Amino acid sequence: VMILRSRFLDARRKRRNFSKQASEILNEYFYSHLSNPYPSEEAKEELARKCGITVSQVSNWFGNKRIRYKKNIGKAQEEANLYAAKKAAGASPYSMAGPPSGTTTPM
Amino acid sequence: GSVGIGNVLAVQNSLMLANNAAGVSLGSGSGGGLSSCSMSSNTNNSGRTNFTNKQLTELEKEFHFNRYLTRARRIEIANTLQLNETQVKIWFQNRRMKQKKRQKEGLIPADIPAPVM
DNA sequence: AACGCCGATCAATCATAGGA
DNA sequence: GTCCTATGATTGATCGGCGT
Repeated sequence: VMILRSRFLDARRKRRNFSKQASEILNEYFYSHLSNPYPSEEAKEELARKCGITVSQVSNWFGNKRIRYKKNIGKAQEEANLYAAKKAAGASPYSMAGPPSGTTTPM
Repeated sequence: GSVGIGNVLAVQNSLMLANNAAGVSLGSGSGGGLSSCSMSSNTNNSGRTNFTNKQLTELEKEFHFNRYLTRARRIEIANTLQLNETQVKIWFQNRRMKQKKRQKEGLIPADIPAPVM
């Protein structure tokens, strides 16, 4: 049914949500680099390794995150910002490559 | 150990190679005038073009023949499929990137935890 | 100057996962 | 079992940079 619409690209879309920790790592990076949420290739590889996912998946995650964050500015996004900022400042078990420059600049 | 790798590759590749839906032929005369011909390009409300099944099939067929297009070939295809040269060009560029990505991804993740399913 | 390609990204959409 | 939202993946199109 509607096979035409679903096309033959369904099998690959069998996705699986990332682990809670993986999401945490990604969000931590994202919110601690809000002024420039564009990880370099190396940063992506490191994130991918830490999260146990592929680099492409990291890219997808950031792509989706950026767009969806913009679509919500003024929502609970600020809340997430606090959450991440606090975490990044309080304890950083991960070595955030890059200067601790403005982490409070909204895109 | 070098056996498990091939296994994964085969799985990933086979899952996406189901692109044979209609036995359309490209080089054939342009007389393939099917029902949908009125709209020169069914673009979405946002400008994104929705390629038809036929167009995608033809494009992929051509892609397998040549990963790069010559000017002449591009024009011919654009004409046959009723697309702009730019659309054909962009489609090929995206297709090349897609293939590269797939090759890279499906290339030995080294340690696949397990065929978890 | 113009054109094509690459790499990254955008933006909309698809299909499913997870929750109420 | 049915809705609804969150989320990962796909893809046509765009942007900046580079080579011809």
